[in-house]
Parts: sequence; C-alpha cells; structure tokens
Amino acid sequence: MTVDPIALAESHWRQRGWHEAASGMRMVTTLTRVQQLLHQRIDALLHPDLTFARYEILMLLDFSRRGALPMSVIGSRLQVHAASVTSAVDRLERDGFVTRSRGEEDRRRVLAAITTAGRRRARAATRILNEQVFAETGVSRRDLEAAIGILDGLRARLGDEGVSADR
Amino acid sequence: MTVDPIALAESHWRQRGWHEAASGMRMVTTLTRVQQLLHQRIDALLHPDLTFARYEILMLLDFSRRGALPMSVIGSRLQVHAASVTSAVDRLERDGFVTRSRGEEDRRRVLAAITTAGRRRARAATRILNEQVFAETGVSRRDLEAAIGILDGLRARLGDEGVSADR
DNA sequence: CCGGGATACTTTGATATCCAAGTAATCTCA
DNA sequence: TGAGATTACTTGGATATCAAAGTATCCCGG
Repeated sequence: MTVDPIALAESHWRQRGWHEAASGMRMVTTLTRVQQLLHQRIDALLHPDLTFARYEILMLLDFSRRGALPMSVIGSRLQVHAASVTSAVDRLERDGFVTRSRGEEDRRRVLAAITTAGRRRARAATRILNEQVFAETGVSRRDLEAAIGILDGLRARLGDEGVSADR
Repeated sequence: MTVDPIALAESHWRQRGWHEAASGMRMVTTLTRVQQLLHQRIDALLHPDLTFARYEILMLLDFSRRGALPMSVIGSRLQVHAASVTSAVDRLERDGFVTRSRGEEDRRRVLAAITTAGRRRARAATRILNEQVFAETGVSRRDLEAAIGILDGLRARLGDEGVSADR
C-alpha cells in the first residue's frame, strides 16, 4: 500500500503552483522510468553478447539491401553519437557478428557488414524479444496505437530527423 | 524527405509476418528514442553540475519531510541500483548540494541531506526545466493524460513498485 | 549473549553514453 | 592545382549504469 512516487511528485508540483508544468513533468518522469524498466528486461533477455543498442544495429544491417551500412548512417538512424557507434561495432566485430571495411569510392567511410553468425544471432534475439516483450506489453491494440501517435509527435518536435517527412 | 526509420522497421516486421509483435516493437523503439532525445535536452539544460538523475535526487530530498533520506530509499524511489545512488550522491556531495551522515538508530544507514545550496540549485533547475521542457512538450492536455495513463499501466506491469497501490 | 544470517552501503570492474580533440581522406575554389 | 575547409571515423576523458564482491552493522534463535 505504498504511494506512487511519481504521482506524489506531481501533487507536490501542483502544491507549489506549477500547474502548467505538472503534467509534462509527470509524463517525462514516467517515460524515463518505463524506459529504464523496459531496457533492464530487454538487456537481461539479450545478455551476455547483445544489448538493445547492439541488437538495433544488427537489425538495421539485416534489413539493409546489402547487409552493410556506413557508420554515420547507423548513428543518424539510431540517434546516437558516432563514438557510440564505434564502440558498439567494436564489440559486435569482436563477437564475429559484423565486419568492417573501407568504402570503395569514399575511403573515409567505414562500412559495417553483418555476417552469417550475426544474422543468426539477430534472428534468435528477435524471436525472444517478439515473444517475451513486443507481443507481451499488456497494452491494448488501441492504446498501443494511441501511445505511438503521441510519442511520434513528441519525437518530431524534439528534433529526431526523418519523422515528419515534410516540415 | 527521408523515411522514418522506426516506421520502416515496423513495415519490415510485418513483411516478415510478425504482426503480433510489430506494434509493440514500434512502441518500445519510439519510447527509447524519445527518452534519448528528452534526456539529451534536459542534461544540456542542467549542465555542467547536474544531470536528470541527480536533479531527481535533489527534488526527492527537497520534498522530503526532513530534507534527508536513506540511500536505499532514494534507490527504490528512482528505480536505480544502490551503486548508482552512491556515485550520484558522491558527486552531489562534492558540489556541496548534499551531505552524508550515519543513521542515529541504525548505523548501517547513510542519510543524504540536502543543503541550502542544494535547495537553491534545485529551485533554479526546476524553473528552467518547467519553462523549457515540462510546460513545452507541445503535447495537448488530453494527449498528455492519455499517454500518462498508458505508460503507468505499462510501468505497473513491468514491476515498478508503488504504482498499483493495492495487491 | 553470541554466532549465523540478513541488511545497508561502498568498491571494483565491465559497458555505454557523450563531448572534444585527433587523424585521414575528400572537396572546393581561387 | 594546391591550401583550407569539410567530412568520417577513432581516441581519450568524464559520467552513469549494473552486477558482484567486500565491509560494517543489526537482528534472531538457542
């Protein structure tokens, strides 16, 4: 019979008169907490050779036409720094899931290419995540659509490129 | 005129016949991306002496009855490991925003207490976040409530304690 | 009242993130 | 055509997270 700390924070916000910000604060805090829990669960399922970030890279490559993409493209698709891509690919390469090669035309580019072992691992990981996380959110179809719509709007406003094709 | 990578991933999911998981995958991925963007923005506004995690600790203490809480309580409220609380409080202490002391009755406990400087910093940080993030999400009141409701359900199911008061 | 088990926190070690600086390759244009 | 600007990636440094091991304190049963 504990009180939800987030709901409590919202009421504190209102007590101090910050009504315009109270819901936003609660939304951001809730989002943060859900993401923490989700990632803990996912990383536990993927442990020890993958994390959600590395899994995303693997799937990106798996879906790509040639099974390979430049580091920079991976970074912009996943919205992480180039340095983070470097370290993730270092690890994927160490495990034999991707290989690195220089771009043919532009030798500044480094292409990460998924290997057969990488595709196999990605497939196994997807099966697990589909069964135990993605198909098991416990959120109704209707709410899922609603949440995606709202969050996509927020994402577009926060500057994620590629969300709203136009402007 | 780029395509949204997340929407693209969902269509790939459906092409492979993973219909039951497609929306869930999209929801989780979108959530992840929004959280990344939100935290980048917040941490930039709080930089260099605070992060969102440390700000949350400061507010928790600011709202607490005595302005002090045991490390363990901070960890369970914020859903992070004890080790993370230790390192965050180390940093807050270094900056003079909190002080540590041993529990009177139970000397195993360590109490983190907010200082005057800590309250002042928390207040300034709150003003900035309220104005530039929480009151500026660009999400309608109606959508904000809807999103909070859906995410709270998800949070409860993922095992965040204190969400559902009963059971 | 004391010895084993639980509890509260810190420490250490492995990753992951970001930023800033460094290196190498390519492009631009005078 | 060649020097400066730009682009692509890597490296190094700071911070944050988690897990597991270590230390100190407390509690409980006999």
